Amino acid sequence: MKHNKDILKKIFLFSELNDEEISTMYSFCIFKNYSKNEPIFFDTEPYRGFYGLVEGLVKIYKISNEGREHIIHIVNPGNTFAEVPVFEYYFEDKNKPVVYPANASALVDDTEVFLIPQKYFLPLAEKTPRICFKFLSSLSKRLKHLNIHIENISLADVSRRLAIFLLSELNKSSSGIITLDFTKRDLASHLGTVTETLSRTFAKFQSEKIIEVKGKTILIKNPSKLKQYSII
Amino acid sequence: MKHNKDILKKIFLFSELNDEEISTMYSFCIFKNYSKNEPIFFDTEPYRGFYGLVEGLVKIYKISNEGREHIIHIVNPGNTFAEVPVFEYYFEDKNKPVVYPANASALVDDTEVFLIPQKYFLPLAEKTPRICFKFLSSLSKRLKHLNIHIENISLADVSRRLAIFLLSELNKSSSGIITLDFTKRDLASHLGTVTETLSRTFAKFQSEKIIEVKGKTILIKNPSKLKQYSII
DNA sequence: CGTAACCTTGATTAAGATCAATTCTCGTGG
DNA sequence: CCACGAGAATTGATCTTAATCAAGGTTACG
Repeated sequence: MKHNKDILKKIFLFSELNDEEISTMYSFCIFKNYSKNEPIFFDTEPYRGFYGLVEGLVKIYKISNEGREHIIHIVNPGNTFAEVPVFEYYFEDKNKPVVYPANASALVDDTEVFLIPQKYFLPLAEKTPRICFKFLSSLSKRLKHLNIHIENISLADVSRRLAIFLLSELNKSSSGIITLDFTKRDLASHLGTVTETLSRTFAKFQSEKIIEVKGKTILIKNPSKLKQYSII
Repeated sequence: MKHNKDILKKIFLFSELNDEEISTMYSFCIFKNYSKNEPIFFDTEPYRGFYGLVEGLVKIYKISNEGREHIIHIVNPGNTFAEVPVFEYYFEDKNKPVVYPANASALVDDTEVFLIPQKYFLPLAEKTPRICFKFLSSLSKRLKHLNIHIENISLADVSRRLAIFLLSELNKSSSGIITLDFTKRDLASHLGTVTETLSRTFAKFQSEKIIEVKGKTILIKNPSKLKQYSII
């Protein structure tokens, strides 16, 4: 929690700003730490501005009326979240009351975020074209992500979804080992299923010698077979 | 197909442009007509630029390896589609080969679209801030849409999804009558189900005196009961 | 008026959710 | 350092939803 404006340079959205702009942005930031499962905002709250994640992990999720939770998105450090409403009604009524589009909570302890209040950000964005292009790029990536997410949950069964997830994690890790930094319940919720089903799918993959699960670490023994699952 | 640049004024993305900018944009446009089910692009094709819909309806969809189709989005006249890649890699490799993020086909006959080639659009966008803000607004709305779509298909059963769809259509129509302008098969695909299940759900709603289906027109007899379904 | 696409209805099946019971893991306090 | 308890994970049995398979019926259009 002891840091300076340089911390903002690691935020994708701000990576093209010059020192002066970074300083201004830093002066807007309201930093806050959260512990595991602590809510950051709910989808019923009035919109204050968007957030950036410095440290830890954040889940963006929705809850059905029966209480089922679905994690739409897991935010990694360096990324921003809840930016959708920033420009949503830019050409309509700028003062239209808006709520957050989903819920957000810290997935792990020591999650540090900052809030950039809408009222400070918009005027800056208007005179800083680069940040608009960054915003465009960021929203585009998010859209692509959501498209893939929709494709997965609507067209793939649980085995395929898990295979796709494991392969994408494997891609990041370079070694053949994946370490989950959240619970399997959270993973299940992200994959659009429940713990029991996820557990069974892990068991199936293990019995087929594709993976080896030991607590939160997963060893990928047979990536090509996993790839089969992700396609067929 | 006989028209002039004024046709672009009905496109949300261009509605803030001045006459000169509209003219420039119009000079970029490549217009084309499609008949029902004719493909506009596939998710394997190299990206050429984004599209706008003048007349008709367009479906944006994905297909699973088993051949199941899921309609992610139904585009209405005045809207643009396939804009995601425009700014996606703006700060990375601008020449990175990119494909369309999904498939697109005309949902109805006499669908008229225009293509704005990437190479012409980007330079214009760079010197026209307003269009960037429009783009931001447009992408934001799309994101919100997708969020709701994910929420629906992941947390709601078919009855609820149909109820939500009918209520949103009812909202637009002002009278108590909804007219589907595409097949029920397409609606099923959009709701993440199949014709048979949709048919049964329609039958269920009819037997409960909530709606009255007659071909492609649906009379909403009991909106409050429909609202119940959309929540519970 | 005939054919093809569309839609409906019925029977069956399969995937995965739910319910229930244990076991495992790990942090906390004695 | 160990014991305890709570949350997490696993496993089994059952149930529910909706997909699939199959067969007619209806509509639209050349």
